[in-house]
Amino acid sequence: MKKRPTIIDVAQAAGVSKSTVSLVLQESPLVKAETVELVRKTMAQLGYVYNRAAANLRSANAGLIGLVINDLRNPFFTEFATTAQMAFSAKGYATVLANTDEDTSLQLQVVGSMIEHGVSGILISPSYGDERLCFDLLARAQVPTMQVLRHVDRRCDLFPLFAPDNHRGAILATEHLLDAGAKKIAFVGGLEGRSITDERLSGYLEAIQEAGLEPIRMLGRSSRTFGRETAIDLSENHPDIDGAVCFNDLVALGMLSGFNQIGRQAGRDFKLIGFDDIEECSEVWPKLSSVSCDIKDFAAEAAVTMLGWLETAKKPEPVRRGGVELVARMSSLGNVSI
Amino acid sequence: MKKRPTIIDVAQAAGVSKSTVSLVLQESPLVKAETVELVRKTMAQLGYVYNRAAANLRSANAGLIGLVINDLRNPFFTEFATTAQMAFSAKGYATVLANTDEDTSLQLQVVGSMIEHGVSGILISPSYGDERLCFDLLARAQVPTMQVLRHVDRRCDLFPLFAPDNHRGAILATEHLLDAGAKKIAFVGGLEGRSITDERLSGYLEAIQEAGLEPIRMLGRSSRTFGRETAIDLSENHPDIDGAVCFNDLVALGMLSGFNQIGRQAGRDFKLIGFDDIEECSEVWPKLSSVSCDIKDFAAEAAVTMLGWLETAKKPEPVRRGGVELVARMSSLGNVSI
DNA sequence: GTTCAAATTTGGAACGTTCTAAAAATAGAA
DNA sequence: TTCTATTTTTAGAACGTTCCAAATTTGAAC
Repeated sequence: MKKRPTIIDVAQAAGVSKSTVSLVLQESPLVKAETVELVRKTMAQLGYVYNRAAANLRSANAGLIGLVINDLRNPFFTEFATTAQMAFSAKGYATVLANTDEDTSLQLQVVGSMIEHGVSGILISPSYGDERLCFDLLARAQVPTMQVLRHVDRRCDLFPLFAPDNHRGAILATEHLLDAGAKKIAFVGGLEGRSITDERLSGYLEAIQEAGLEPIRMLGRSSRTFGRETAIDLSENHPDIDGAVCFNDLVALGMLSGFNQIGRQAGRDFKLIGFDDIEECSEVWPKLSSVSCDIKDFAAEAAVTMLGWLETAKKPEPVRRGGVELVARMSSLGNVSI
Repeated sequence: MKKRPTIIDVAQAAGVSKSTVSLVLQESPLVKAETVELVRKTMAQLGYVYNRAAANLRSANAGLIGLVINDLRNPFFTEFATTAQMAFSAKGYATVLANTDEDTSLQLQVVGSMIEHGVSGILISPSYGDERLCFDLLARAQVPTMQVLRHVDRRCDLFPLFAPDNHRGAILATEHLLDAGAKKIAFVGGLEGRSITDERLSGYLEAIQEAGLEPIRMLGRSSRTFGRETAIDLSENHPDIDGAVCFNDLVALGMLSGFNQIGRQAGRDFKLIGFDDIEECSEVWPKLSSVSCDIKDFAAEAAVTMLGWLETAKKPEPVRRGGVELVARMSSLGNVSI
């Protein structure tokens, strides 16, 4: 088990100085083409591998970006994380990923670990709760940090926010159900006091009041199970409710399952719409209407913004909202062909 | 923008040597309790953050583990990745994650990047294809690497394999459908020539031939869409087929959607079972039977094995199979209560 | 041949840790 | 006291890069 060759070994073998080898590694235009060739060849021969830890020690760019996600099991966040990771990868950055499972103390720990590792920047979809310690740590360490998807720390001047326009999305969804003929529409799922819930709920309320109707809140966990139970409860105890704007697609998909179970069909006599437009929406039957924030584009844009911040050292605007779009499918139209 | 304090600053402020500070960082029992106290306090005061790059340069343990996943969007792999990441995190290791999207050239690139970053070990669920370059690289760099879930590089003495017992799982699934009364059972989904497909298919074939029946292969992509299309095709063109062992849960869930669409109910006149037992199986209706390899346990076990390898420098056994268990639910039983 | 500028290469000092061997402090026994 | 054994602390050399300033080579113009 002998150790890896260093640039000094390469320099020796190639008959140049270690500085030259270093310049080759950095693709500097200073060094002559033939020399580059020679050094590259020698590296390949010796099986040289670059030691970033050493480089980082000197130059303070680890080529590492942190990605902190509150719930990686939710396909919406999975899609965000993988897309962002691949965008970083394409620019030569490796991604340190951590799932915090909505646990702020875990979040504090992993963020600390990332700072130790010298990440150049952090994208965080933060856990709700006592996040102060975590963000204070980030502020002290002066690590460029963007809040994505969720709005937790209010110091957006320090930690810029980039999130979909949830308020507007919920308005679109609610108006769409009204257009589709629903008369009594509930808002299902989402826990009170969380930024996303508040934003989506407020959009729903605005549209409902605009239409002169009474809002119906059925808040709860944003899980399939909650959706399924609610669908069954709704049919049994509130048969007059004929539409639901769901907090997210998981809840809506759960409702779809519930309807299947009791033999009711969304789209025909019940207008259903989700939020996030995860892939599964177009793969179930009946296909689920949803509000899309084009999560792939969103994630790629978030990654680009972070990379821009790192390159130019210019902080992005404090609050930025990503566009949302209504995707009407069978669950709200009742039209088999869509 | 002034720079972070180092152990030298801490040492100075606390009136001890940098060696002492270093020992405190390593929680060495050598240093007196009062001194530890003093140093800790000083660190907190100065807002000291540990620089792992520097430490790594000297001691060659970056506290970083690589996780390379072929398809992070599949909930089965998501679950594996998050569980493993959290297990590593608990032991003080940060996780560098990369999704390769079944692309071997991307895989080569990210593995190279991980090696540069000095990961202590790599857990890889490899992409199918030309994986040779990637594994040769790993062999040269002498990074402890475990193949998980999938079997690609045959050099298991170099790259130990830890995967569920797919063969046995498929036997259990097939026998279960036979017990449940199915007379004509197809194997649906999975692409030929891939280790998991081969293993699961062979289990199915064995059980089918054991029962004196004719196997029916309907291989294809392992997506919901393929499952849905197959379900519809089956009902139209092969009404005699009354059971399906699916390559994985996604295919089975797709079939469930297809059945919903055409008004057929799995469990009653069609016996359906998936593989992997992802959470969604018990959240849809009808609930989906599946073969569980207890992915959380599996992932935790994989993480522990890797950590053990790193600590003891003793390579794990070349091939190890995780246990599988049949989880019978409504889609194969027709019993509403389960 | 010189000369000068431009192009290319190079030594050596960082960077912030860990580790080794040795020094210093402390405590207990004589 | 003095000595010894033990505990605690420390100086200084690594580790593998990058970066600066300076040295060397090249080549074109005289």
